[in-house]
Amino acid sequence: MPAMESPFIIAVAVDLVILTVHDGALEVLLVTRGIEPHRGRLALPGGFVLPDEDLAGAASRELAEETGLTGLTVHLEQLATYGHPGRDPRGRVVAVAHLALVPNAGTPVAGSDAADARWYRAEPLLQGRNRLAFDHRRILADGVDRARAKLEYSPLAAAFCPPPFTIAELRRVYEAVWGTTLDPRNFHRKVTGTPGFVEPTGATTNRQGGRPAQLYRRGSATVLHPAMLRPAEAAPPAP
Amino acid sequence: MPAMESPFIIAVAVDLVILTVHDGALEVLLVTRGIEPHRGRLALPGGFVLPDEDLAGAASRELAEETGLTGLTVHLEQLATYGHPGRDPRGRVVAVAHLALVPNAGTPVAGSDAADARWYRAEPLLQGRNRLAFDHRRILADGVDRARAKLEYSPLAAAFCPPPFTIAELRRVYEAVWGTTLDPRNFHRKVTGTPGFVEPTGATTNRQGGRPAQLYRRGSATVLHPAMLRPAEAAPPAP
DNA sequence: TCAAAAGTGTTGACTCTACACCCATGT
DNA sequence: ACATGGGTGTAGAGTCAACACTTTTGA
Repeated sequence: MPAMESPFIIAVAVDLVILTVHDGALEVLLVTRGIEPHRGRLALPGGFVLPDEDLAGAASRELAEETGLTGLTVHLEQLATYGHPGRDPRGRVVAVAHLALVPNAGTPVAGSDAADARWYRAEPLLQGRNRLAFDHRRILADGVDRARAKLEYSPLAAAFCPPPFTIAELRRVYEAVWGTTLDPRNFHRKVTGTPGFVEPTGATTNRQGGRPAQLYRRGSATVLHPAMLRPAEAAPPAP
Repeated sequence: MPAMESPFIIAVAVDLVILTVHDGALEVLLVTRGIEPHRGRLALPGGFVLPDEDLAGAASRELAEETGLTGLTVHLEQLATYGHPGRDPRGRVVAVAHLALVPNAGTPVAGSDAADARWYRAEPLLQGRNRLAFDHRRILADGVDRARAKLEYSPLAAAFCPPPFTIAELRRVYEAVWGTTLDPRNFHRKVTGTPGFVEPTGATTNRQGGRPAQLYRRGSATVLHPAMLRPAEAAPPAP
């Protein structure tokens, strides 16, 4: 800051895009706003940063308040920061959005302090005209995009599964997030053949119909080699 | 924000990681701080967000002030936000870091308002003990990581080249950023065979010694299929 | 004629998709 | 027995790294 202008003072909030997979669909945790502005609208959970808190700390505090989940099974990362001057009618608020991926089983709807926190399917919110508060639809879209992209090259899909999981459960996560179907045989080979993605627990069985499946937990890898490739979209026909 | 705490007031700054490629090395534009804190230390250029400015606007204003470059040839994207309570001794400052990739030829050292803005090689700054101001070494490291990763799956490398460029010039960008050497023959095929990466300008020649090369400009693609793969790092020998 | 840089062809190793097939359980 | 889902084998198509080889210029 060579030519130092006087700092303009701004409120900093942390907003959360909390995603899970349930019934084969990607869902997001939203609250119904009880106060103005945008009273009655759906919004991402969030809150202002406290004086002695860093951004990641504020995000995990908010996550715990909404879901009761603490850092062990969940994945939490910074997503992006939104600071358009008109985004909050109360004044200048900059929102540092974070993305959380949580297992469905670990989340008893909401252990929330918020009156009205519930899971909603992400897809209709992105497609439809249900207007979210503030610029939260854009933030949600960015969060879903990021989650979709990260499944390709990171082992994050496992963050959606309660810890001992089967390969088929993991596959259903990919299918839900990407909206595709994947060949179970090839998927199995790819996952078990990628070093550090999953580790067998030894404990083997679990009933879901049919032959019992092996149980796995997350491996130690942080990036996948080779990546899990999303099937290419069908190209539009030539004119 | 269901249970609304009173907003804690924070100053919001925009910091820039401005990268270019020069003489086969990745370089970053840094200023020498003329005032406390960290007087005399190297720092990323940056400044506070103005009342009616959004974050991208503040970033491109700062970029223009430092380099004279405006949005056409440069790439500018948000990197991450840093908000640890102790990062600035003057008080609570949250920095929204941005990453800019600029062509070397377009940057006359610095058309800057800053007394002392210069290009520095990135690698020694990341390795060595030259202490940057604030947490700017971490921000720089994150910016370089992001640039390295993005070359793989986006056509951004072209942002480092003054617009009509040859395939070999583009290859030197990859080699500088990744610190590797690439096979010129295979690189040529991969680039020209990836749809939307580069477009021939028709105008063909340019002297650099040897046979004249075709000139290209950036194509319209935003992601690359297939990706440009970085050679795998050599695994450490088994103990 | 030679050096230097641009660009093409080819080959073997690898990877991916598609699908036939076998395995282990509940009913 | 047989339906249901878990898991393995294999062949054809495609991709990639390595490198021999040709093209086009300046000196």
